Amino acid sequence: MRPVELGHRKDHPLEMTFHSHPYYEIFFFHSGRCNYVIGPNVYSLSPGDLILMHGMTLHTPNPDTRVPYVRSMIHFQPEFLHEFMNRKYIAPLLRPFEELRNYRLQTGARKDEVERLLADMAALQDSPEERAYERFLLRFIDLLYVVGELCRSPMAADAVDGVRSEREHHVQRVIDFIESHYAEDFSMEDVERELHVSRHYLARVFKAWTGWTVFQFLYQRRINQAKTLFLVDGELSVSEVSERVGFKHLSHFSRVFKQWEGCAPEQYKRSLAASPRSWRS
DNA sequence: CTAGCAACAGAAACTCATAA
DNA sequence: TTATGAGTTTCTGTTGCTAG
Repeated sequence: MRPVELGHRKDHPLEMTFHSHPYYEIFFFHSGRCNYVIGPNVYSLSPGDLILMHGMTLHTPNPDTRVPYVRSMIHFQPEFLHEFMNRKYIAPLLRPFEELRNYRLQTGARKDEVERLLADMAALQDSPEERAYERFLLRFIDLLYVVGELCRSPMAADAVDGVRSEREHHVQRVIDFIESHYAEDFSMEDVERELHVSRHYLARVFKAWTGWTVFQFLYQRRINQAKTLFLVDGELSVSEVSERVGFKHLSHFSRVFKQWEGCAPEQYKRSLAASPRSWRS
């Protein structure tokens, strides 16, 4: 797998699943309507929006299927930059990602520039010509510069977050609640008590906005945390991790983990031990 | 037209016992 | 120690309602 990859630009079923991966990601939204959940934040995206992510943050788009949904995704391994350029140029390029905040940027006047770079990258990535991938990487570095400049411009940053609808507000509050209580005993009654809104209504609004049920979201959060724990501390037992992320019964954890990850927790743990990931350092 | 609540059937999640 | 089978409990999605 190449260190930098530009993703498909058309609808892709795989991307609809809630996911996390050990890469940095740049997501650019060309057109359509889409709600996006990134870690603890929810966004209504507009064309021209660009999102920066550390891949281990849970993220999922929920596009409106009535309008064409076009976007680009770039996954990259940050350490590839070290092979490609002098150390002193690297830090500012990675800073936006390393702050570990998941940024939504509005490209505004620079939308065309970003789209041109992405189009070039798409063409070069598929090109059989000699040096095409090197030229692809140069466009990518240029894109990182543009991103860095956008981050520094206060207007583009997420600080100016437009007016939120009541529903979006509810969804955000549910996610906030999950974020702070996912490792504890969790029930919809608690959410209802905390938010003073009927659990039935919340469940419906949540599903409509995110495309996920509250519990699907909760489990993803727990499983993601479990994966992180396995990565950080290989000594932890499966039952220890199960308890720490909020499952009361190992049996339940095991089942849910397998359901989402495709393998049992113990197996996942072993696979990590077999192939240590370089990005951990 | 949107926000909100309640009830209910069916789906899924939880729990316990037990096997590997 | 971890995973799975099966019965019980809880949640989800739908329908229908009220109120602004």
